[in-house]
Amino acid sequence: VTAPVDESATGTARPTRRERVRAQTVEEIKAIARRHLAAEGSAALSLRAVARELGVVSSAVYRYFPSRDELLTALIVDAYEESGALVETADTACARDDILGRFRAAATALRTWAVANPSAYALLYGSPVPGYHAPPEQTIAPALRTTGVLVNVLADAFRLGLVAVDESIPAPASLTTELDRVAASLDFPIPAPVFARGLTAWAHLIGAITLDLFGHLQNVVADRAALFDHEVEVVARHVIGLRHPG
Amino acid sequence: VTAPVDESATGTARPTRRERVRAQTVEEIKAIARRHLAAEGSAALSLRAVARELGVVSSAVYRYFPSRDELLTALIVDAYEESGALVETADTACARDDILGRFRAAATALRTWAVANPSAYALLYGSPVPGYHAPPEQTIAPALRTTGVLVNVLADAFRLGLVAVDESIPAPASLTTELDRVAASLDFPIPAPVFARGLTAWAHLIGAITLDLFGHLQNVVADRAALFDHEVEVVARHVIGLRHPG
DNA sequence: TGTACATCAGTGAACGCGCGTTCACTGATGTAC
DNA sequence: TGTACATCAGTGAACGCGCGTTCACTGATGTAC
Repeated sequence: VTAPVDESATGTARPTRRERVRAQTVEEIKAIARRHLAAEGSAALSLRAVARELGVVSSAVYRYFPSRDELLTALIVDAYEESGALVETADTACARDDILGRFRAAATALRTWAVANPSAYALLYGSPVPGYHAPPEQTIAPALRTTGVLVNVLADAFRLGLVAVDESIPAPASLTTELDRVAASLDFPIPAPVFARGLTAWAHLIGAITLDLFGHLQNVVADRAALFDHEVEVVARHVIGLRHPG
Repeated sequence: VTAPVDESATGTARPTRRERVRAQTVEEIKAIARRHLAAEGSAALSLRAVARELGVVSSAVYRYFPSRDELLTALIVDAYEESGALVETADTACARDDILGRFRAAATALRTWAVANPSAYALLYGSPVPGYHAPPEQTIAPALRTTGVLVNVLADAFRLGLVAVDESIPAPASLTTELDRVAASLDFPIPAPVFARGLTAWAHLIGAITLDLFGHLQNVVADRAALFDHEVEVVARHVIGLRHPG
């Protein structure tokens, strides 16, 4: 029994030369596609244009992606994973009980990634691509990385008694029931009113980044990063009601 | 001197038969385009498809719109005007000193319009259309109708002493300077910190509607209207710090 | 009221372009004995 | 180490489609005298 045979048989061992070259080509295709996305937008992403830049006939790309939509899906998954990983890393770098710092870090990481990759951000949080439907079984899990961090920060804050949510703003019973059901499925359950504040904070983050990247702050504010930081502070203190520990 | 001659000469008088028919055709083209937009998205909007549905050869449409982009611009302007008018009407229907009610009404009007016209909302607040640049001289004024209402509500609230903005959250001097400059240009100037809260509230509205319409709340909340109302209340009370009068 | 002319809506053909996807194929790279 | 075979990447031609825009034109609708 020789080593190479074992490797190809198990599949989990280091890849063969062919497999490595193939993986490399897949990455190159995605890189080109990402660049086209940035230049033209998702609706204009075309397999033929990618093939042209790859220096290959258009039908060759079908060896790697069975259709244009599957390429799009791969790009979406990558974008969720990349931004999610950055948000996770930013959170992990903070002391666990520094809730305010963690919220700031996560929010800033998301915005920084979005500003650096506006077209990828648009792909995830902008208008749906016409005629394209993301397959949930591939995109949901990666999408949950970012929101997962936010939920964890919120749950830790609640656990530490650092969340001040006044119950004076009533929600209809139907909403509370729904939110309770979702919140109960989390690793560490949180009350519906707290969860609602988290959703509000999330909506604010996406709204602030969207207004900026999509040009609605033109002629209003030049230093958008400063505005964002300030807004994050306002949301952390007043929407979630975060307090410093001790 | 006969009446008809005067009318066509002044230009402001009631339109001729030809002008009326022409205006009607323009409206029909826009209506068809709006429907296509809803079905396919902005990138897929095509003059040929519109012409086909209008029952006319494709070149005929050029009598009414000199290019595809100008048609898009017309749709954008219409959407801003329509949503802006609804928001204005909602505001106007409230007692002037019912600041909370006015904010609620404006926010709800925007969301209601967006839910009823998701593709138009995407056109205004979603990803920029690839390769298209809106001519500012046509789109800026209509876009300011909605934000103008929000600013007015904020200014009135400030004037009535109903805004509670703690200054404990510092903003960098550069940001304050910028916001002061913009706020000073308003009909009724407001302090930079208050203006910043207004921007935060606006970001939240857009974020909340965006997350909902673009599918990010799927499997989270079914009753999105209830969530939105609740969030608006939280933002009004805690971000802007609105208080009931008296 | 009637004729001559100007205006304008709409036609039809064409230009040149790009797209996604299929299919039978060549030739290089790897594998088994 | 050498040969026979299988696998796979990439080719090239084709199918059928849609797009924006231009241009010379026909024919109907309006206007001036």
